[in-house]
Amino acid sequence: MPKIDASNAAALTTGETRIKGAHKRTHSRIQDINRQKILDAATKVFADYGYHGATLDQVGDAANMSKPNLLYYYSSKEELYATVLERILDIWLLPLKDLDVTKSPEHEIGAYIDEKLEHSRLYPEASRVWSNEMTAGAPKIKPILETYLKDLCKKRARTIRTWAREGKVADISPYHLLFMIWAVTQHYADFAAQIESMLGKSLDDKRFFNEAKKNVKNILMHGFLGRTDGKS
Amino acid sequence: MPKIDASNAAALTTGETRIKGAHKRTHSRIQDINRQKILDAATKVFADYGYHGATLDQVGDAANMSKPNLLYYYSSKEELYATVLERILDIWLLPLKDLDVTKSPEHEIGAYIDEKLEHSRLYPEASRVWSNEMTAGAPKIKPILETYLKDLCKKRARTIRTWAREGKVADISPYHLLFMIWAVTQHYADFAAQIESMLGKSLDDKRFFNEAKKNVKNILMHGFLGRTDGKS
Amino acid sequence: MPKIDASNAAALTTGETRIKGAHKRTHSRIQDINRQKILDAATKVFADYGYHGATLDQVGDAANMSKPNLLYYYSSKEELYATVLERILDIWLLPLKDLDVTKSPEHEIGAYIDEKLEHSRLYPEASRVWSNEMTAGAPKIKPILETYLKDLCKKRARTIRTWAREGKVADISPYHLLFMIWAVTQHYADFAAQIESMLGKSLDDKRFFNEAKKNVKNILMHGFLGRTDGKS
Amino acid sequence: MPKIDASNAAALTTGETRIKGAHKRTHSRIQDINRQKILDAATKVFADYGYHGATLDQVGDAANMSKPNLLYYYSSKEELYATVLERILDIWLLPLKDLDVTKSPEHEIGAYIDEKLEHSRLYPEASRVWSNEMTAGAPKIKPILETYLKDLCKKRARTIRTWAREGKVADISPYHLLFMIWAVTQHYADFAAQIESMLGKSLDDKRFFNEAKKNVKNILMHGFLGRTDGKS
DNA sequence: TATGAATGAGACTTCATTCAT
DNA sequence: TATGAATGAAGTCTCATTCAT
Repeated sequence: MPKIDASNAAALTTGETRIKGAHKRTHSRIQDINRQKILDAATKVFADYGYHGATLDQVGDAANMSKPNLLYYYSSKEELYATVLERILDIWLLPLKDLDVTKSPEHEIGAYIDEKLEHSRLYPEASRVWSNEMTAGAPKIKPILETYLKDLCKKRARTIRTWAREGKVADISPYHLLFMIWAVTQHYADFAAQIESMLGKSLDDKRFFNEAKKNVKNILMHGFLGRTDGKS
Repeated sequence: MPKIDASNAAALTTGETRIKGAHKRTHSRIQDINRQKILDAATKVFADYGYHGATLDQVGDAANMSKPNLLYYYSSKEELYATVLERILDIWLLPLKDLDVTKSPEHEIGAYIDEKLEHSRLYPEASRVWSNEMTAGAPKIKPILETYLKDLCKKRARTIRTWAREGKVADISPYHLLFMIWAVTQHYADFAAQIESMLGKSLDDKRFFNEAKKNVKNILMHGFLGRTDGKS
Repeated sequence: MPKIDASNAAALTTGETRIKGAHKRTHSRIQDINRQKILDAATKVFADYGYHGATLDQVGDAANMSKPNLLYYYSSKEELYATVLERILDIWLLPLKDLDVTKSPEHEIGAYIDEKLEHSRLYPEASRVWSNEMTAGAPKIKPILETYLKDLCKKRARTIRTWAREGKVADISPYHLLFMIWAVTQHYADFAAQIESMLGKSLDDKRFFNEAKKNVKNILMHGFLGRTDGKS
Repeated sequence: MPKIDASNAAALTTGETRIKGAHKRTHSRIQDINRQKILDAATKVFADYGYHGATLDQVGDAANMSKPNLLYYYSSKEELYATVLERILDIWLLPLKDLDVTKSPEHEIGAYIDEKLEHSRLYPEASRVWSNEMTAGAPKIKPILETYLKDLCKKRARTIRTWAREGKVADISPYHLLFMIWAVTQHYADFAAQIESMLGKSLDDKRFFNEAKKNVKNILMHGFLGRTDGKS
């Protein structure tokens, strides 16, 4: 099973592939289009059925493409999944990449929460694929988690700790704060079925997410800042 | 696909089966033992590989039992899964069943968070099976969610709203509070792989969970109570 | 596959078993009763589903008996089937055993047709099991066919030929006459589904069989006797 | 279990499929060839072992084809069987479709018997598959029997009755005449094992069938025409 | 680039049979 | 005599993958 190529996780910024066996990007126009179509389709299917439950036929159908043709672009189910995960990782990491220690924690953390929630709203399938991978013990992506993501988090934690030293935030564990933010923001994508069942309505609309955002930020920021009101 | 029998979800308290096709409980000694062995094994395997990825061979191995014998107790993979889900639902619901409006919200919600975290610590596999089911859109358990669980939550939300009217808690949406509690507490089981990768240590030990508990409660209670300190 | 023990087909008249592996009869009261129950049940089930389609569970259910207990009486499915076939053979052969050359062919053949049709009416399942066995190429019963039944038919054919020499019947092949009688009389049991579909009514009642009898005898006897009317 | 689509049994003449789930005919060369190979092989195997006794492995072997490839053409054993039955039905019905009331009954019925016997000689496996289906109670083909075949027979019966009114044939039940013809002609295919055992020779050769034909026609025509000699 | 045809591995499930009581 | 529990063999069917065009 091709796992993450931990050795050069930094390749992220260069756009190179970080998961072994992921197809190199070539530059024919139609190829790029088809690759995108396939990845989009695969993300949906993997989200709905999990790695094992998804079939290449389903992906092919969703991508309007024959199964052999699909395998022309990604030479195995495994590789396709790896590429999907990789793309999701990019989305996942993006907002985490720039916490500015010189700005106010309210703003920075608030913006981060906003972005994560926005991602959950816009790419719920991606979040669910990620969730599945984590729940299964991250069999594929663990190497990246343990290197690149770990380092990134360490830096962010340092930023938060700096804010704490400066008295700008409450004295809480930066890691657990991050975990809570992730948990809460992704929950709205991953557990959509549960939430929709509770509320009796679909999560599709923006208004719901705005309400969620308000509440989530309100609670998290209170706790985070150690103050009553995230705005004051 | 046997789905939840929503019609008599109230059967919960009586211990009756709520998922169609779930095997009736008979009372032979060896049967009870074997059923437990199988359910335990199946929970582990479903947690690690998901419904589709799990094979009856794996479950059989984990339960030290031949595959046909396993099917002697649960007549299909599907029924086995349904029974596993049902048992998890019981665990899941247990702590939610008694929020006492006459007691203080700190105590009640605090205890709820404690219990949920304790469940995540003790039964992480159960949580992960649940997570998988939700992520996949709750294909099996949705009927229960939409009836029994929904009603239960409505009652709890009412309790929280009562506290709010009495000025005991901040003015936040009771539902989103519940969602956040769920998200956060289960995260420590469902995303254990991610957390462990970040922290570089295993979540098995009690100390880690105590630290998580402290932080989670601190943040949530701040936000929830609208005050700086969950204890004051 | 236990086949017919051709060596001592004559054992028929002694009531001994002629199919290898068929259980010896012992003489406990309850045993005899259970054996009959099982054979009756098995005949029905084999008739409806064929040898391969029938399951011991079905036979057990039909005989109100657990599967292992059933196997206590007949130690394998094969043996059970062999015993069923053997019992059917007795029924099958019975009317053929006494064509009296000194009596009139009308009477003798007429009586034979009557008896065969009566058998079809009373024991259609037996006929269908037999039909299945023949259609499949008589894998089990062929040895008996080729010895005992063949000899028996040879004798009957001789009788018919004697009648022909005496000018009592038309000059037709005795064998083909026998084949036709078998074909026609058994057809009402074996192809009941087809006949019932054509006529839109069930064959259960005696009246239908009487009508069939009249027509069948009318046609066969005409042809057989070379005369217009089976009664003259 | 896909059953016959009784609603449009008339589709017969158009060559459309009449059994639900039977594969649509596409028109690739290799597909047609393979479908024929499979149907031929399946007919043989179903004839020898019955629906339940036949295995896809056997069919695959007989068709020189891997089992999964076989399922590429017919997506289940059931569908394959349905298609086999459908094809047999066509053969079965063919000679029944044109009894000409304006011609002599000797000629028409005689020709019908000839054709049926010829079918038994040429396609004995088809006849045996049909026999098995009937013996089992026609679980699959009953809907067609009860509609299309029933109507067809009604018309033929009317023709025969017309002949009777015109004094051209004896006063016998047209239905029972048809049943007898079917019974007798198919017997030579379905009970070949029994007949061969009696005669000690194989039915393969044409001479035997000619003898059978002579006798069968002799007897049936005598009875049918109410005269001594089918030719006068 | 695209796809119809083909297949080996492996999944779930059934079932005759055995074991133990 | 009777039956709950257990299993190996085998059957149907799925699916990732390859072949050939």
